[in-house]
Amino acid sequence: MQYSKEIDKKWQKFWSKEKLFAADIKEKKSKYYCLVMFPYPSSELHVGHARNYVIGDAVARYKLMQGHNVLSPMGWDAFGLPAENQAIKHKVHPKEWTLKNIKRIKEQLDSWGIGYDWAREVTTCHPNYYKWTQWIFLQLYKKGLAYRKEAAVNWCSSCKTVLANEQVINGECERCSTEVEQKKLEQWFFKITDYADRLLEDLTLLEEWPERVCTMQKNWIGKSSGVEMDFEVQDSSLKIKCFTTRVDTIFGATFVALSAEYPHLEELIKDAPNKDEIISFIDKVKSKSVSVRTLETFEKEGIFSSKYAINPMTGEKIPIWIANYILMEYGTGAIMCVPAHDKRDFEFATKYNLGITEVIQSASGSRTPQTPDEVYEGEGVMVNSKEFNGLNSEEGKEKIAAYMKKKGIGEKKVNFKLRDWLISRQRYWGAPIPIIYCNKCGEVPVPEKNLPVILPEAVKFLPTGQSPLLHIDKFLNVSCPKCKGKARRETDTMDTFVDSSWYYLRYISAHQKKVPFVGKDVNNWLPVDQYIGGVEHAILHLMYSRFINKFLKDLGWISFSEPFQRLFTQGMIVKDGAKMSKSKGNVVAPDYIIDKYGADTMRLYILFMGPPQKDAEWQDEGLQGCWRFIQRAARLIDMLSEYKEEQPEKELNEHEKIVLRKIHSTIKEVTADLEGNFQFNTAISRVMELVNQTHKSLAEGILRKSIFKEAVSTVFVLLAPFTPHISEEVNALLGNKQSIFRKKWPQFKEQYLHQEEVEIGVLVNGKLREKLKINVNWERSEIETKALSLEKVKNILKDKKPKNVVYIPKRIVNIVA
RNA sequence: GCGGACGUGGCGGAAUUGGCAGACGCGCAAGAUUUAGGAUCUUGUCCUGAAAGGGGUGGGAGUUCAACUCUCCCCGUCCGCACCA
Repeated sequence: MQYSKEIDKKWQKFWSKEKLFAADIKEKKSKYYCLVMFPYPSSELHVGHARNYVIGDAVARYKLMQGHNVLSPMGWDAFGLPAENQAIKHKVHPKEWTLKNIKRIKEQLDSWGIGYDWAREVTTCHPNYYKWTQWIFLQLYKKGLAYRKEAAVNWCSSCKTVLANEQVINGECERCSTEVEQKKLEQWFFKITDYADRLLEDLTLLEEWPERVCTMQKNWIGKSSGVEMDFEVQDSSLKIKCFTTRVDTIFGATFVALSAEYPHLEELIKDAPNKDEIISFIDKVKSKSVSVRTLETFEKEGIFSSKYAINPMTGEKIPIWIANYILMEYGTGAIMCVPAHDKRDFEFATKYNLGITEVIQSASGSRTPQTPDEVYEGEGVMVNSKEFNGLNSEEGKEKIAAYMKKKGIGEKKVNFKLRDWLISRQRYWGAPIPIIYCNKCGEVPVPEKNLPVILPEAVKFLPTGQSPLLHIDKFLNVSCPKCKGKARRETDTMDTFVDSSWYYLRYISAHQKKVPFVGKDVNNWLPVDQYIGGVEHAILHLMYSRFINKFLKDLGWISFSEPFQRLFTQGMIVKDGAKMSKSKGNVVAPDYIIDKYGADTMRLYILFMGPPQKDAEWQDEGLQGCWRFIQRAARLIDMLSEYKEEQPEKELNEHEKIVLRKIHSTIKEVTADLEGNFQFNTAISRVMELVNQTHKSLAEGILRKSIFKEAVSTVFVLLAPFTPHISEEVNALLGNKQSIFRKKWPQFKEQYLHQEEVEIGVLVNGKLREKLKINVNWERSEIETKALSLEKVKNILKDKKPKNVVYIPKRIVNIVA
């Protein structure tokens, strides 16, 4: 038999008729929720995308064969900017474009034999989905977790539009190359910072997540504990709040630096002789977007504010500077500067001739730094710190914090890098934010019964950069839900990460009209047992989903605190050393492969090419190898059907023993590979060995038909999660009426693994010299004697007695001379 | 700069977790079969050497009977974060 694409179609039809992947949600016994990150349907899929779905399908099918009740759903992250850009460029409606892509991708997935429960398909741009995205917004709003504030956006003055970060190329607008400015706009935020501590703490629950993803999330949350304290300003009623994690260095604080956005700057500099100069400096700094400000080459600059602050511990007056390297977004926008123990402060202090006082002594006896490299930033023993001298940093931090608290100067404080989630998008193709602005009542949420706020479809797409919603009267002008007076609808739409932060819940109750999901079902089926996707979502998508999940739990809608039990992040497939992209022209399109080699060949190669969590280079020759292997394996079934059985001996012959042992060790190892971290590549290589062994044994000796048949059957059962089509075909040829996926995953039998004779390595001084066949029942002394009597060993030892002999059972004998 | 991962043949990668380095596949070479093949089947393939032997997992040290695996230093690649006070 030859494997070919015709076989694919036959079994794809069969599975869909059989409803192989239709999950029974009401039956929670041995449930297994296998979730693959749903795609953004921007164009057809290439082999890089395919890896994700092939892995997911292999897992789902494997679990199915283990008798699990498997749920493997699929959907579409269907809102987003690219659709809108396409609309403007090619005059296609985003909806039309998106649905067309969905149709195409669905065909692709089907042609690869990826099995999904399509009855649960979810599309985020459908009103029956985004109704509930809006509902979630309203719940957050009710709890005060959705709020509006001014925030800076990237603004192109020529296009009169907001730009997403990816639309800013080298600080310029991607469309017209105008330099991008900062502009403040009223924007909607989700208060994810309220959950910062829990998002951090619960990372410890995620034992089955890749370590690096947890680390990335941890860094992103960026918790740091320190002290927030007041610096009084001389000749002023102002106080400057500073946050520091190193309060033990406060005696070395020789100046204070403020961000250009610091709220009270105007007051601070009102009497400065060079006020104009200062203002122009501030304006200069502010005009630069944050992305420019954080460039590596960015030079530290500042200006003296003309005012002095009082160091609360020393009582000394220290100058207040305004500096371009202080971030308003973190801490208080003001810091105390300790040039002796902070490189950045040192750089600044040397540039502007500010004082440098050493207050921490390193173990190796540091001195006041002369160059940035000499700045000691570690912990140590406090010096020049009055009554705190001699304490180590750790104690110092505690004692000074206690002292400050007592004196009312400052208090312990925890800070996070995590910032609230900006969800407003000044875009058309997204879920409308369900808010109405009334002239009288102000900001009014759309009542739940009026959801969804439908996104109007009859709109024009012009390259103005403005949301088309601004020109739809019917959408824009509404009456206030409270007072029925004149009101205006919010025209911003939601970030697509909001859509994707809860889709895994909707799959459970995809068709519910009255609720976003049925709590009972969701609680039975979640958390997701296995989540699979790209590492590019390690931070945002996974953080937002965790946040929304926790929020819904707080509302009592769900009972679990983390949505994804186990996470697997697959590596990229690269071609010619680079990520596949149309512009580079290195995209490997699957259609051609499917047509020539069939789906199983592509699937097998994708899984065989390397460890799935690592990046891998696509090689057409590797694909050919998999094709050859499948044919080589498929040939076994022909050989079997033509096999003339001779009257078998009563006892198993050597060849039969070897094949039986190979069958069962393969079952054992493949199962272990799949139970581990999805080591598909080694699992497949082991099946290849079994095929090789079977061919070899048939050529060299006689097998009774039952063992031959068991070998063939095992090969294709073990391959079934990877190459489902050919496996079904062989399964049918072997006379089975039922799908191979209704068959139980095989169990290995210990009795066949047993080996009478094994070959061990004989080493002298740790170096392999000889091999020795031993019987497993031999005593250790017998083996040692045999090893010592080997010619080569004797030659090396001469007549001397070995100093020591180490024996590791069934592995090696190491003779120490 | 900080944090993390990694470094094994011509290539993709294995190595039971400290126990015979290079499984499996690709590529290559020789042979067989074939009208022919980019099909199939044998055999070989870490380097060096005619062989015996010697060397070998980025480099250097160390622990150990034994190190790809553990420890320290250095070099390199990739990823993430990046003036976070």
